[in-house]
Amino acid sequence: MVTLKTVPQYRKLYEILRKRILDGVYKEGDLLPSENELCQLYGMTRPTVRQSLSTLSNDGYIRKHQGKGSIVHNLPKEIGILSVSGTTSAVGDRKLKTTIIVKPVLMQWPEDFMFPLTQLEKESGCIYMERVRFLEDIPIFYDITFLANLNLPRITSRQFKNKSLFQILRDYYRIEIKSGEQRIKAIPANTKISRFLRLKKDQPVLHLERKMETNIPDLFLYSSIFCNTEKYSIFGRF
Amino acid sequence: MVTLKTVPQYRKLYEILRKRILDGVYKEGDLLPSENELCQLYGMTRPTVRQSLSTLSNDGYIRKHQGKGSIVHNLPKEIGILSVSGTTSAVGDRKLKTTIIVKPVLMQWPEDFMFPLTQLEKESGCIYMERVRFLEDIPIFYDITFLANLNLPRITSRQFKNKSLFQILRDYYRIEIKSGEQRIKAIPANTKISRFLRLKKDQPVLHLERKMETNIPDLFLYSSIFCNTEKYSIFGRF
DNA sequence: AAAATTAACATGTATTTACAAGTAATAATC
DNA sequence: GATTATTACTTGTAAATACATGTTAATTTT
Repeated sequence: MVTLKTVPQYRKLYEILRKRILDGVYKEGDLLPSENELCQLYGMTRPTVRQSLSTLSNDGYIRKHQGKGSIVHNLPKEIGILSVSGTTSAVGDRKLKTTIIVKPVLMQWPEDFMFPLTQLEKESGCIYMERVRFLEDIPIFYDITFLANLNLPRITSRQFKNKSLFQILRDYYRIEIKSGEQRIKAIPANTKISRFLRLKKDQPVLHLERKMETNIPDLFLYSSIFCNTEKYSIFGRF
Repeated sequence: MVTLKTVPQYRKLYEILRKRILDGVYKEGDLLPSENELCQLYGMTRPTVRQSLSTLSNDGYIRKHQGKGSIVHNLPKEIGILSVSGTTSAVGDRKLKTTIIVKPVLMQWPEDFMFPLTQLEKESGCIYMERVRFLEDIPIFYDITFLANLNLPRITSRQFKNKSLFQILRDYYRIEIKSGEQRIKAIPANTKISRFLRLKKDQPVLHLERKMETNIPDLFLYSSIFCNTEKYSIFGRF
């Protein structure tokens, strides 16, 4: 059953304010309307308004200062795959062009997988794919993705060309990435990586191993990402 | 004037629960007492308890599930300098031994500094220091730290040997790190870096450029960190 | 004119109350 | 016995209210 969940009020205000910040209506350093003003404007009570502002603050869009107000924070201008802020994926994602190296296939999990797996995951096998993502025609990310095969009909036959994986999961399966953890290393590029990222062998490459939680219990998205950080850095907030 | 700020109730409960999780009283996967039970146990109301749990959730210690309860999340076992969770600095920090390479000195900001500086920062000059941090006698971090010289009396004469910089800032100047942003790259070790981190020249090294905000307006802490990720990865949450 | 006080307004903390919605175990029904 | 409904318990959302505390600007005093 598809239950159309009602969007809570604080989420609505969050989306409104977030959009205005991203659209530049409220610019960096600007003071947002005060909590009481927002209450009046949108017909909510202060706790509700505060929940919106608290979420915006957690996601890095504003900073709150007691006595002063909520100030729009400077936003990351660089590619930010480290943060999954709010409901959307990272900044700059739309500029990324994706090439499929290995189309989604159903296979067994590799032995010595980078993260421990549950019995359920092991039994259901995994969907595997490899992609290279370009920013302005420079290969930046070489992604190897693993996903447990739990209730994902027809996923291996989907067109991944222009849509992002996150988008497909959300649109067709109502799967949202909620949070994640990652390990980061600097490693020398091996032959394979150097070929995909157009680097010399043994050149330093960023290696991210990520495990992402979804809104589906026991469904995790794993990826091993090799980054060319020659020209672009990876940006993150904390 | 030094005003002894009263610790809010929700913060107290946060610290209590956080300690129990870190001490293993509540283990990974365990269910925390329900919100109503916590209300009774600590004589608080539900919104207050919920604020504690919400902060714990934001900091990655628990996951909340509607209808089920709050579940202790798996904790990072590796070194995690990426997150400044709550009031304390990263996990494993206490195991880090620090060696001072350049004692704190007052100097001019370098030209072409890694982050843009305000006029106030430029005028006040910067406090500079270099440190190498060891984990089990292996050099892991080579830290270069920059700090604007704003109301920090006698900082250049403090003993940084065993106390962390964060601790000194908090204890003597009541400065807390609130949040930050960073750029991450993989670079080849130059001669200097390879010497401090005991690596071969041109071996891949993680380079973090960080800007941290404090509770003092206009006071930021900058650091350029080179990491040896041969043995240990850098851990992060998002 | 300069300094100290005050007032207005901002966010922070906390209580009380109510109902909605997800989860899981139990009871009732087929 | 298997399915369905009920029930109790969980967290989620929201309102109304009160007072504390930090910030700023206007006012008053010196």
